[in-house]
Order: sequence, then C-alpha cells, then structure tokens
Amino acid sequence: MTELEQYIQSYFGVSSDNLMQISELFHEEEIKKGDYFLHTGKYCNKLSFIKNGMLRIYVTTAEKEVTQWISTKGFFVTDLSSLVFEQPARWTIQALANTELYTIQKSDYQKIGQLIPQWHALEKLFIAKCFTMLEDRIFSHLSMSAEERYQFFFAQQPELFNQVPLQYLASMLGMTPETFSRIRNKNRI
Amino acid sequence: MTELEQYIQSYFGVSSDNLMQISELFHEEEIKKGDYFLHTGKYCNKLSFIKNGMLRIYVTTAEKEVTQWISTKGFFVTDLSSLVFEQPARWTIQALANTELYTIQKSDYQKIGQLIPQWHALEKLFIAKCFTMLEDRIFSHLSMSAEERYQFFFAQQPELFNQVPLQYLASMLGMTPETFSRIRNKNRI
DNA sequence: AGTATGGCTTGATATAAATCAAGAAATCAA
DNA sequence: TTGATTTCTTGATTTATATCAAGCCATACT
Repeated sequence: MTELEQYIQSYFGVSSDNLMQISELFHEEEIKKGDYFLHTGKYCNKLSFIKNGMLRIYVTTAEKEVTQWISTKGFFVTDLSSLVFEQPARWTIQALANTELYTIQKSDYQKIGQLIPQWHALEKLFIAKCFTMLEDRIFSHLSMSAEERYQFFFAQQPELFNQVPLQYLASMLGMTPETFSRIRNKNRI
Repeated sequence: MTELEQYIQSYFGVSSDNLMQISELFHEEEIKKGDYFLHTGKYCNKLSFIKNGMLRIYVTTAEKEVTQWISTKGFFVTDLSSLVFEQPARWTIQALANTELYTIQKSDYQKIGQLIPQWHALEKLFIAKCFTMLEDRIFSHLSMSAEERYQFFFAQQPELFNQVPLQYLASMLGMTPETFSRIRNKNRI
C-alpha cells in the first residue's frame, strides 16, 4: 500500500479494492518554498495531501496578515468553500518549505462519487470530523488565555514548534509574536 | 409545502418528491423553557429543526460556563460529534424559551441515505457550509477586537440581541458580560 | 570574512478587557 | 402588587496582552 493509500484509508476507511481506484486519480506535485498553492480570490480546483513539507493558510487584511492554519505531512489542504461551492477562495496558501503533494483535480475528485457509491458518506464523516476540530478551536478562544491556548496547541502538535516561523504560530493562535515569544520562553524547561 | 419541508428544501435542495419522504421521518416535539435537549456526556441520538423558540449550546468547565452557540428558528440543532461518531456529547443544550422542534431520531436519520441516494452528497454540502461558518468565527477571534466581534455578529443576527440574555451572547462572543454591556451601550443610537 | 536581512527576544509603556463591587432594572413567584 | 431573584449597568481597579522600540542572533549574500 502506498503512503497516499494509507492516508486515504486512515481518513476515510475505504475498502482496499477501492483504494487503488481513488489513489490513481491523484498525481504528485511539488511546490518550492515560497511558492503559492492558491491565492485569495482565485478558484480552488484541487485538493491535496501533503507528502512532506508545510503549507501556510492565511489571508491578508487591511491591517495585518492572519494565519488561519499550518498544514503539515499527512494533512489535507484545499479551500473547502471554493472547491465545494465554487466561490472565490478565501485563503492564500503558500509553501513554508519545499513541499511534495499528492493532488487530485476537482474534475477527478467529483468522479470519485460515481466510482465508489459510499464515497459521499465517508466524505461527510471526514468533514464532520474537521467541523468538530474547529469547534474545539473556537472553544479555545472562548475559554482560554493566550498561554492556555499555547499549551493546548503545543500538546496537540509539538513538532510544529521547531519547524515553523513563530510569528505564524502566534497569528494562528490569536496573539502577537512578542506575546508568543514570552510565553514560549516561560514554558521552556 | 410544510414549514419543515421548506427548511429541508432550503438547506439541502432535495427534489420535491423526496421532501415528503424525509419530512415524514420527523415528529414534532416541545421543550419547555429551562428544560434540556441534551446533557454533556450523554449520547445524542437526534437531530432537530427549531420551529420556534431558542436553544443555548454550552459547556460547563471548572471555572465557568461557556456558551458555544445560540440556535433560533430555522436552525438545526444536534451534537454533531455525538450523533455522527457515537461519542459522548460535548455540549449541553437547553431551551432559553418554550421551544417547538421538528425532530428526527438517529435510526430514522440513518435511513434517509437509503431512501434518497444523493442524500449523503447533500448532507456533505450542508456540513461543509457549517464548516465555513466556523472558519469565519475563528477568523473573527484571530483578527478582531471584542467590539469588532460584537459588530460583526450583530450585523449577522440583529434579532438575537433583543431576545437572548446578554450574558450568553457575551460568552458566545468571547467576552465578559460587563464588556458586552459597555460595547452595547456605546453602539446604541 | 563582512555585511545585510529577516526573525526572535527583551524591556518599557499603553491599552483593551477582566475583575471586583455596588446599585438599578427587569423578571419571576406568591 | 409586592418582595425576591436574577440580570444588567456603571465605576474603580487590576491584569493580560498589544504596541513601540532597540538590540541580538541567525542565515543568506557578495
């Protein structure tokens, strides 16, 4: 089983005879550090798994740049509202490092539902899972201080803290780089 | 077309011959003010539309009560992770007023997929829509002040501000009742 | 090697929002 | 209606976090 098939299996629990059908629709793609996967306002017509590397999902407002999320190895990446509802992309997505992707084009993505009858049901579960992760994140903003959010997130993804420019982590957690730096220092052994 | 059918139509865009099949699976139910739709830790085995009234979705932590959302007429209500993944409910859901619901039991809900082949695809779109709403909410916490969140939310649901105890709105927006009260006063004409 | 450049740290200060506290208004119950 | 709760408002104070500013440390550049 290829790495891609393992990811699809673990996210969607597809049976192994279907796995190959799906994974054949993906192709490998590389994005160099600094290059863009997607620009705000464009239409997102693909969905990718990260084989290795990192992508930052952000948006530029009048005052500042807001990092919404950083995706790493094993994660999905797309602009869901653009892919699914054909709307202009909300997010800009840029590679923080040289990144290899398994990518499926929208047209092929839409074919999966015909190939595999239970696909939509599995996909629904996947998106529902993503939904609950966002619920957790909102909860963290309703009930935690900056330091608590730091610890909550660090517990979930400690690897990220060594690999990602800290200013982006700070933004993603809803605090300034200075505050992030101080908290980080305090929490270092 | 009944009110329930209109909701289902508008959320899912089901064709009219399927609408009745679906709506027949729902039954009406009433919850008195103060009564509970769901308790944290229990299993949520239903999904409801609000015909009228209001429900508050919240969780009690060691320090405080955190209101995650307030659902009103026309909205869906359930604990998604409990309904879909059969996990203990994260949220407690309580009626803020006498509330009439159209409710479908989990067992019937699961039947819809068999009745209507494209159901899972429609449901996926529905959850994806909910997902993007949560993305917006997270963005509001990453980039806005308390006052800006107040205005952002007020623009979306001005009706709520007259009907709901303000302390719950405050919690839902991630601020204290005092801060909410001051901002509200300032923004009153 | 030397010097830019961008990212991180640290300190001083300002500000938004929380907390504490008391009183006013609204809601509820008898 | 009246008193009893509960919720809301307002002011004073504290605290967390942002902002401003300077220096430091890496990495990249020539």
